[in-house]
Formats: sequence, structure tokens, C-alpha cells
Amino acid sequence: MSYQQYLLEWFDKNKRQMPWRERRDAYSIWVSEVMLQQTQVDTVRPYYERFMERFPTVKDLASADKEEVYTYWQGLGYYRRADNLHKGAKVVAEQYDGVFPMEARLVKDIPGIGPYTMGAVLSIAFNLPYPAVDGNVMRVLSRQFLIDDDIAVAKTRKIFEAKVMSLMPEDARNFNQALMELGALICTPKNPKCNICPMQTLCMAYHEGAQTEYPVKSSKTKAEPEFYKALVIKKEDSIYLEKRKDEGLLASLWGVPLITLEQWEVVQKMGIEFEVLDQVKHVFTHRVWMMSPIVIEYNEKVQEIINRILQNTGEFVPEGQIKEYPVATAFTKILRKL
DNA sequence: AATCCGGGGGT
DNA sequence: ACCCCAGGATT
Repeated sequence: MSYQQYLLEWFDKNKRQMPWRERRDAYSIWVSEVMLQQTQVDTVRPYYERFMERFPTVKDLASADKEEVYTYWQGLGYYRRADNLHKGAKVVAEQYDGVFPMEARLVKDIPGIGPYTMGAVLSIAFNLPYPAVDGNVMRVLSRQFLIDDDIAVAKTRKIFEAKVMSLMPEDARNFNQALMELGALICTPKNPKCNICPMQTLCMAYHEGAQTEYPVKSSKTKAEPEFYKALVIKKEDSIYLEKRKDEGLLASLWGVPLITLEQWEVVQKMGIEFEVLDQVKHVFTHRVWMMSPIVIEYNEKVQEIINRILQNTGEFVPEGQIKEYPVATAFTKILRKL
């Protein structure tokens, strides 16, 4: 049997069940692929179910408010994905009457669809022979064929795309998924399960005893912590939430106001009463927030702080209604402490 | 080519 | 503490 046949047979017997594998229309695959960007399957699963129940077709999504789409994305991270998916849905609904195009030159201009997602949707939904190279595929193929290009370098993806195309069988739909599934279940980053790997006898890294040396990936420097005060302004049963700016970190999401230590010096001189809670740590990919919650009861002086210090527009939200706002997890952590 | 953009899971 | 995850857009 050929390399491809071994892999396809293993996939047929061992693939996991997933909600998006019950469906084959391009919209359903598209939504799943966007949610799965840099996000593990088990994290996506509940979000996908809720999202597809609320937005079952591309036209349902296209006609929805951005704020509601964000609410369904709340907690999943990389919120620009939600914005771009929403914009992409409008493009497909308006330019293609809701029918997802089958040509690469059209697909690649849909917002939020890059090289990986294009290949994934075209192959999985339509069984077209396009590569879908993600982190799994680069790891699997780097070991199988001893490819030592640095996968942290952007152009390396093209090398793996060429490799996938040199191997591509007629069953593109299952071949691409099989490569990813092998990477997720067997050919894992740490402690790969070579002893039960269906590709063991064909794996060059295994023969060299060099599985752990692949893929080659340069490392990045770690982030320095940033220190803030998180203002929790209470007015009866309501808490002051602001909508963040429409660009940058956690863009357009809601949360309690964060102020720098310099701004905090100014606030303190205004003579207000407050209570300090335990510091909350929130880690992003490229930075770390250390937030000290400051609990303040609303009064006229506090209104002056809101007017003079806070940049974003906000409102007092009754505690029972906070769940209707797309609040980033960094701020949910603070609200949970109250 | 490098940087920005979340949050959670595994070791 | 560190790495990884079915990456894409922007600069």
C-alpha cells in the first residue's frame, strides 16, 4: 500500500467525531475552520454548537448585528476572527447570493480566509485538491520526511504546501484531515506515540531516532508583565463597564476600566475611598497583565474620575445583564472576584 | 519578514 | 514555566 493509503485507512478507522464532521456544506466547514484557528478542538466544540444554532446559514450570520456575533464569540479569543467571519459572511451573502465559491481566486479574498482556511474549506467541503497546512501538518511531514526548515518562518509553509501537493491523492477531503488528525492524536509535539503510529515504518525521523528534534522551530522572547489598576465602580447593583477601542488588544470588547499606575496617582489625589482586592493575572500570547482591582462606590467625585480620566464610553450595567455583553475573559476574572 | 492578536490545555 | 493549538491581517 502507498503512503496515502496507509494514512487514509488509519483515518477512516480512528477519526474523532466532531459536530462539523456531521455536515458538509461549505458554511459549516468554514465556521469550524475559523474557530479552530489556534484553538483546540475541545475548546471549540461548545462554541460551534451554540453559534450554528443561532446562525445556521451564511445569510443568518450576514444579517446579524456585530455585537451579537461577538457575544457568541465571548471567551474564545482572537476576536478579530469573529469580525472577519462576519464580514466574510456579508461578502458571500451579497456577492455570491449565499453560495460559497469553489474557485481559489475568489475564496482567497473573503475576509478572514487565509491560505490554510482556503485549502481546508475547498478540500473538505468540495473535495478539491488544495493543501491545508497548519501546525499539525508541518509537524507530521517534517518528521516523516526529515524536513528541517524553521516552521516559525512564514515562507516555510510553502515548502510544506508543495510537499502535500506532491502526495495529494484523489481523496483530498480525507487526506488533509488525516494529516491533521495524525498530528493531533499520534504525532504530537511532545511524547509522540510512535509505538502505535500507522506511519511508523515509513517515518524517516523514527528510523533516525530523531522524532523529538522535529519540527525545527526558533523560539521567541517572553513577554514582560504590565501593571494596571482595574476600576470596579459600583452603583447599587450595577457595575461600570466600558467598551474598549475598536483597535488593538481586545478591541471592541467590554470590560471594567484599566488605568496605568500614573493615572492611578492622579485618581488618588482626588481623595476617594476604595478597597483593593488581590491582584489578577491574565496571560496573553505576547504580554501579561497584572491587574489590581480597586472597588469604588459611586458618588460625585467618582463621576469626576469617569469624566476626566477614562477615555472610553461606558455605562452602568446591572449585574444580571453583564452576560449579554461581550466581556473579555481578562475582565471576567475580575468580576468573578466580587 | 516581523508583529499583533486570546485563551485554554498539556507536560 | 513553557510550549502548543485545524492562522490571518497588518505593517
